[in-house]
Amino acid sequence: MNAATAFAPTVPMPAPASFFEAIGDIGIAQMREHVPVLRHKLEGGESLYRAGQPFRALFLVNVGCLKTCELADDGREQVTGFHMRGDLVGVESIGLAAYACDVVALESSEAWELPYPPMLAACRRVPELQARLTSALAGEIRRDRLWMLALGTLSAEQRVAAFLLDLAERHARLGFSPRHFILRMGRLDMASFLALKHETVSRTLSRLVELGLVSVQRREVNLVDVAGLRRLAGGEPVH
Amino acid sequence: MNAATAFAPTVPMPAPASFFEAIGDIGIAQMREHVPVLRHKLEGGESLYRAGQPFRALFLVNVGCLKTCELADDGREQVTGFHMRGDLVGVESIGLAAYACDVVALESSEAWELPYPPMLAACRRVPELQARLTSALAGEIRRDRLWMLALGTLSAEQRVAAFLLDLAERHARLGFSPRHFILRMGRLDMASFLALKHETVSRTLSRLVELGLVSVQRREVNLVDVAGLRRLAGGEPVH
DNA sequence: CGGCTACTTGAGTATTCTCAAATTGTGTGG
DNA sequence: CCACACAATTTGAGAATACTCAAGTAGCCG
Repeated sequence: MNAATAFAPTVPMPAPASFFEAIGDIGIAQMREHVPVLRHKLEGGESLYRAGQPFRALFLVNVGCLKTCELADDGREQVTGFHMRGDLVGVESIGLAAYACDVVALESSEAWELPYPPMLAACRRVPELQARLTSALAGEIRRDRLWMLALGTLSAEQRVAAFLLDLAERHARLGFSPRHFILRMGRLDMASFLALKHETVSRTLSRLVELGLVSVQRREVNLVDVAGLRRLAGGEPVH
Repeated sequence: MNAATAFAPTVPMPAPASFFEAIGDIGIAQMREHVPVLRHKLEGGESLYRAGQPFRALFLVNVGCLKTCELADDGREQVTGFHMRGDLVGVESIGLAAYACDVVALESSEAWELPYPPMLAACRRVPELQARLTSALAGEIRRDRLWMLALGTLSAEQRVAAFLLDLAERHARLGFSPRHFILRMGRLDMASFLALKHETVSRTLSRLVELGLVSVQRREVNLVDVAGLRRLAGGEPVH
């Protein structure tokens, strides 16, 4: 569980073009022509990067699931995001000398390293790429703001419902079942992200089960009543 | 209070180069050579833009103070930021056809419109500009994440303290007194931003006064014991 | 000077947290 | 393969923080 960071051991390995076409906020073939891509394999618990390490690359998640942890120097920390296939990671650290947060794998995962200087050069040559990067950054801001809104205005029950619906939608977009999935994160990480305590998350999930909205066994989730969840997450209590 | 939006009436008016040099995440002279800059004057309550309006420009705040309001379609809303001289506004909407949120002036303010297509073109020609824009976006992500951390891990008292310290630091950077300043926003907006109720903010400010950390009269704030505030807020000021 | 809004303060309530214990699942060494 | 230790999760009871509802005060604009 104590992770060697991902930088040291990696082999350059050009991935099939189809991958580049298929996935990602940035995933277009042109990148491959300009940027050497390294594949990083991580076990659960290993970090892709840590706050303070020199910033050198962005990463594109290809397999698995990772979390971002925001850290304060007084020891406070919070999970501010979960990342799956196609997500671009590291954008928050652009413009800095060192990464601003930790990114840690929740399970066996694979991320592609996109060294930043070559990427910048590529963006300069290919305006399309530049636009995609900028859009990815703006999209990240919007995602963060939507969660700020959610955490600031929703009850514990509503937050958990919203979280499950968000996972469902992301799974759907990746071609997986939006109704039945496995949580990649523990209650603790989920709680941290939702600004709750893990006991509260646990209780809340139990309550959603009581209400007949979901069924939960450990990390396995079934969304039984998606419409009901939506109603709950959207403001009105379910009676 | 019901605001005509800022788009209709504006006169092109080249601002002194010194302004461009002096202010802003993006404030460099090269911008002026490529991008026509329009000045928007707003009264308190008027909006710079509203969610749903076609996205056409970013804005650089020159005078005054504005707030960003995130909106949900079920009516929930939250203030997600306050913007002062030098802040770049609108970046969250890059890549969209329409703005994603409301930006409203809290007092008489002035913002410079940077039409986006010309700005993109300028960025293409001047890599320095591009880098600045990208850095500004990344910086926005970091600011949002730091506040997510604060809202997720701090008590009401700590949040208010952190908020005051943040204002103090921003004022200092603009050359104003970090110890004595006027709040540009009402308790309601402050509460919304901090994910609290306005009564709680009010009580909390009273408590900080009791503790001898600040003195508050309506919107006038004096930071009496900055070190004490820092200790309370958890050690470090939020940027 | 009214009438309004913004702000403050009080009292009781509710949601979420804290502390604690029980339960279940997981991995490891015998 | 089982027994055990350990980590993750669930559940309970009481406490605390922040909320709701309500009333009162203070500035502000016409």
